[in-house]
Amino acid sequence: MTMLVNAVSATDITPEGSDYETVRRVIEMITNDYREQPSLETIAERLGQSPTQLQKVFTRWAGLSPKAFLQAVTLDHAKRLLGQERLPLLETSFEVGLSGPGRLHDLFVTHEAMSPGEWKARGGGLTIRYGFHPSPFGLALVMITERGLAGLAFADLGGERACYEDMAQRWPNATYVEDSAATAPYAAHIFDPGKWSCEQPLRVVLIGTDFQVRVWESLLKIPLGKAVTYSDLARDIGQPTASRAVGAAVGRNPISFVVPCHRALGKSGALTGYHWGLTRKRAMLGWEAAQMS
DNA sequence: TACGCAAACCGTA
DNA sequence: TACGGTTTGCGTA
Repeated sequence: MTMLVNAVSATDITPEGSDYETVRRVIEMITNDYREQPSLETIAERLGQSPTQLQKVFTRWAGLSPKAFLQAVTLDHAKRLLGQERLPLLETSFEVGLSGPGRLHDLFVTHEAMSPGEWKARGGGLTIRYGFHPSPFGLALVMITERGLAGLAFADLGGERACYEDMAQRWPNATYVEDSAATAPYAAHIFDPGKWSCEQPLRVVLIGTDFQVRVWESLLKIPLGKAVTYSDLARDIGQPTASRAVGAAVGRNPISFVVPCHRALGKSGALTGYHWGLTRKRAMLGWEAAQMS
């Protein structure tokens, strides 16, 4: 009700919020059948849409043509995101982010972690309000506590129930209250790059194991348009040989997108996995590529 | 170069 | 104990 429809930007979402569904299928097609390099025409045909219509939807979503998008998610580009040198630490990225003159917007976040005791309670004594909202990556499930955003997940068409359960079981002892009026402002803020600013940072609360929280904090240091490997993260938290455990922790990240787990790649530059579907990881990377230009 | 495969690595449930 | 959103090394096209 309180959603304002003023500034129209490239990231605005259709009323039905269904752009992503189309986009998702396009991405799947061009990545699955990349060998044959399907043309816009053939893709459109398979989707039962006109090429111009498809082009329009895709570009509205990403600010990028399907062709340019495909380029943005190739292995070659992924390697560029990783950067030449594996050594430069993530430590300074916040600093750079705040003062760098040429830097494009990124979502600013202040975070706090739950104490180990609170974690052991498995959410006991915690009230979590939640709601579903359309987003550039499909229907988003937003979960908040008094201390800030605690969870963000994505549902495929009709998968809302599964999505909710996936999240709710992480903190089984919490009390859950449906309250999309309360969560709506969060969704609006997160998915509108125009609202990202360091004056109005997003409050986030990390609920997890000590190890997991350290990994997630590392993820938060990756700037927009950059990527790191799992072993980079392992080194950053001071356990250089734990890259595999890091991978598991990254996979358990409850605040998808905001804690940019999609910016973690395999050492080869390959997209190794994503809890909410590899296609969505590709979508996020491509979408971010467009934000940069 | 590009894979396939096995072995070492480590925090969770 | 088993199981991953990993890596690395080594052998084969």
